[in-house]
Parts: sequence; structure tokens; C-alpha cells
Amino acid sequence: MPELPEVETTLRGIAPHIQGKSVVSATVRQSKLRWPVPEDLNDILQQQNVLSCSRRAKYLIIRFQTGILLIHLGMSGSLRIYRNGHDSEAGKHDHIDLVFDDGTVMRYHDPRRFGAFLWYAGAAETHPLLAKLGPEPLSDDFHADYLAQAFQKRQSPVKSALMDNAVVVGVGNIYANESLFLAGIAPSRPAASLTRPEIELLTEAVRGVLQRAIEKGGSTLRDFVDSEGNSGYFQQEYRVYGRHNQPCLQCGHPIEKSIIGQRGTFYCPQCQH
DNA sequence: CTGTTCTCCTGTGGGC
DNA sequence: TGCCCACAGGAGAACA
Repeated sequence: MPELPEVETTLRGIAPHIQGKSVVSATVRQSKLRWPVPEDLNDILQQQNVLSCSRRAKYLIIRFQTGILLIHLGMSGSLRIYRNGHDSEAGKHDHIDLVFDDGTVMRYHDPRRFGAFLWYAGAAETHPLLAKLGPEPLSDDFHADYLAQAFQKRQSPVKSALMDNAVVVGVGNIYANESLFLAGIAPSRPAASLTRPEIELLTEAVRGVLQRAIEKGGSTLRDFVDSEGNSGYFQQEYRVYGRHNQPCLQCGHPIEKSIIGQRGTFYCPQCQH
């Protein structure tokens, strides 16, 4: 499940291989993703050069002369680079190929099809999906003052608030769980009930846990190229996520699981208050 | 506004 | 051991 660190790793994995290159063809084998993939993607992209690759929240943005590709990996999406397209036969869930002028293929793979592959004839900043997103968690705009203000009137569980993209982007279920554990805060607490010191701890926990995961991801970059395997994403070790009934790594008390906002929520009742 | 529920989809795993 | 069904999850949309 690609969280922000995996998306960032994907960006770093694909960018050097497609930057500046020209699209020879685009093949769409399955257009039913979260939103329909443009049927005329080939007509749109042919002959266009990749001007830049970037990321906003968990969206990848590939900029061309006349617009941008907006790619979201959803739950199970991945992008792979193949240096010789004809060497790699498309598998069951290989939905989209972009073939470049030097033979490089960028392939979108997504079994559950929660992802998105959209074309937008405009600048990224004005796209509706990106326009009202909160700050990037690793940017200077994400700090305790900001979070305190954002939480001020929120009665919803702090975990839900943390996962709200209008508050801060890129904090999915896994890292929301992990951050709250690191900050020693119970996930069910109303966001507005957090004290200033707790908000400071939480801000640093979010930043730290994502930063460390991105650093780990760096070592797996080669997996994005010419890889036969399909794991792709690094297996991070989690302190609470998925550790229901296992002993807390800090105090030994069994990790508990509950449901908050329809999502599995893991926490140590002894370490988090 | 704020908060909650629904929805898309398929591979995995827990239960029997 | 084998089968089957519930579950998991990002996040926008719809709704109260």
C-alpha cells in the first residue's frame, strides 16, 4: 500500500529514466481505474517531452508541453521502468505503458485499480484534486503552530484529523498509527484536546517517521528498473501497525486494535494517552 | 463547515 | 488440507 514514502521513492525511481524523453506511444489496456483513463492518451502524449517529474501529496505529476499527467497509485499501484519494452510482456494488471523514444517503457501496474492516471491540460496548481490540499508534512509549512490552528476546532479523533488531506497530506493509515504511537497520543483523542507539547511531539513524529521511511526507500530504488520481482516496495518495520495482540516494543503490553473512521487502528493503551 | 458513511477492486488470510 | 468469504485500504463523493 503505497504511502507517501513509497510515492516519493517511486518519483525518484522513475524520474531519471523518463526526464526529457519523448513519448513514442501510450498503450491503455485497462481504462477502468478510479476515474476513466483518457481513451485518447496516445494521441495526447505522442511526440511530447517529459519536462519535469514531481510529487504533490501522493500524486505524481509528470509535466509535458501541453499539460500534466496526474498519477495516483491508490492501494496497490506501482510504476516500473523497463529499458527494453519488447523484453517485458505485459501481465494481468499492467494497465498502461508509456514508451519513450529510446525504448524505455514506464509501466503502470495496479491489481485493485484504486489508482488514477489522468491527463490535465493545465498547470498542476489549478487542478481540482490538488487545489485544496494541506501542506506537505516534510515542508517548512508543516509546524506546530500550523497544526495547533488546524486542530483547534476539531472534535473528531486526532487520527482522523491527521489523515485528512486538508490538514496535512500524505499521512495514511500506517503512518498515522505510527506517528501517534511515537508521540504517545491515543488515536481516539479529539484533535482539539491535544496540548501544545503534544502537538509539538506529534509534528516531529510525523516528520520523523516519514523522513526515515523515505531514507529506507532510497536503498530499493534499483527495484524500479528491469525488475523481475514484484515486491517493489520496501517492507518497513512498524511499531504498532499490524501488531494486534503482539507485545508493545516499549512496555510489553499487548497492542490493541480498534476501528476509527472505518480504518484499522493500532495502539498501545499503556504508552498512548 | 464538520463529521460520517459509502464506494471502487482483487489478493490475501483467517476461520472452519 | 482445502475452500470460501470477509477484510483491507486512499480518498473523493455523497449525505446528514
